[in-house]
Amino acid sequence: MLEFAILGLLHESPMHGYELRKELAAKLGSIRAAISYGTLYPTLRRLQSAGYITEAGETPPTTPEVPALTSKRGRVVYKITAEGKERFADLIAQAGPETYDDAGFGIHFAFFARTDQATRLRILEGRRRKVEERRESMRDVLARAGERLDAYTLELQRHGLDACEREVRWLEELIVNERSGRQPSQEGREASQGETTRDGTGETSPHVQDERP
Amino acid sequence: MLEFAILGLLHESPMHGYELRKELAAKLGSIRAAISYGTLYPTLRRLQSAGYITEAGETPPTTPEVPALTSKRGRVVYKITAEGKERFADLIAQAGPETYDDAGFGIHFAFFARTDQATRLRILEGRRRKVEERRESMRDVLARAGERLDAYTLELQRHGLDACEREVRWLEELIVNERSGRQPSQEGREASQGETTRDGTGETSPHVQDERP
DNA sequence: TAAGCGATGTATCGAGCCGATACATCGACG
DNA sequence: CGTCGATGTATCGGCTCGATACATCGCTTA
Repeated sequence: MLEFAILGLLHESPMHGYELRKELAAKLGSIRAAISYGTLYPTLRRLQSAGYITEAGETPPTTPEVPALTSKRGRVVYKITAEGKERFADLIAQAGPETYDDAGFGIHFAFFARTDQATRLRILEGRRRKVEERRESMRDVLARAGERLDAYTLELQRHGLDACEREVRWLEELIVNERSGRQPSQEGREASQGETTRDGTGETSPHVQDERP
Repeated sequence: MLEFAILGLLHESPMHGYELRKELAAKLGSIRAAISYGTLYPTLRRLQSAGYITEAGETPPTTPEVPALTSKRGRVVYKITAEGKERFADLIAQAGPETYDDAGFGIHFAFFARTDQATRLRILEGRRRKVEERRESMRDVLARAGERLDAYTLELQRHGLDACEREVRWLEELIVNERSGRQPSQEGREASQGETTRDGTGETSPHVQDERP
């Protein structure tokens, strides 16, 4: 999973570990917490030994003289290889079942800009199917377990069900957009380019989504 | 994390592995997928060797005669011990930072019926704080990264931000309820069936929190 | 009748991932 | 002039998952 994200990021430009973590946090902030270094560095080494990425020598240090007095470690910049790009394309193409769980879907979605439309559609529909199943199962629990579960558990289920329904609607919208060849969020929303909402803290009209007059 | 959930469930009645998994799936269906056996069985053994649970001999098999011809494995029923109940209470009392991430909060919330009001409030507020932080960070990304990120990534952020805002509102509501001593979801909503609370076993009146050992 | 199938049930293994921890450099701020 | 936070690389123990294996039971169906 993380392999995919790293390849996707390095696809844009070479980076070192710390930078990767930050970019990842920004791009996937809505899905998962920042990735742990205990995951990142081993994965980088794994990818490197698999030949998907290589070390790209740091930009020439300002002083070529006095090179290694204290054997300074310095940052290690990685860049993607041709095999890495191929691997990334493969990972996009084969959408396994893990592509549809929360984390997997989020990561794939984050790299939709590098994914062809047919695959985008396939992934969106796969995700929708999965969320619908989850929703149905939760409806069942709520319907036939009014007495078995306590009030707090029920409240939790309700909140979860609500989130599911909302995500299905969101996916529906994206699918419709995708089919008609549009980019997301171009049609109804005010994009950020203008000033329109400069403050960002206040109102945040919750995600307009349908029927803008 | 799972330790907490298992102790919580066994607190209600003895169960065997398969049953635990199903109950867990029902109770936590809105938080996480069904738990893996590769997690469950090692955890059960860990809890057992720690003395928090013990094997409770299966209800006398229908045939006491012909006892063990094929050395049949049969199900292993576990029940919680006094130390286990103590441990569960401890885990409730000490709310670490992991209590506020998605999974941790969900599990704690699912057992709010066995949690005293002060702790409930503390956990709800801790969770709210965490979600608010997440929300702010996402607002930042959206505000100052209009061009750095592609349309799909932006859409993902928007959806995530929306979910955060919604959860904060949900938490606010729960906190208000909690402060006024009400049970969740009694006040505004149209319940699914007519008879308010017919509850059979748990009854979960607001300050239950412990039963006879 | 037997063959197959899905639910029930226990169990292990490799690999991914996390949190804690350690260590080192650098600019800023008091 | 010290120390604090950001930058930066790295390891370790332990939890968790998905895949896999195996066995029993009751039901349908050829």
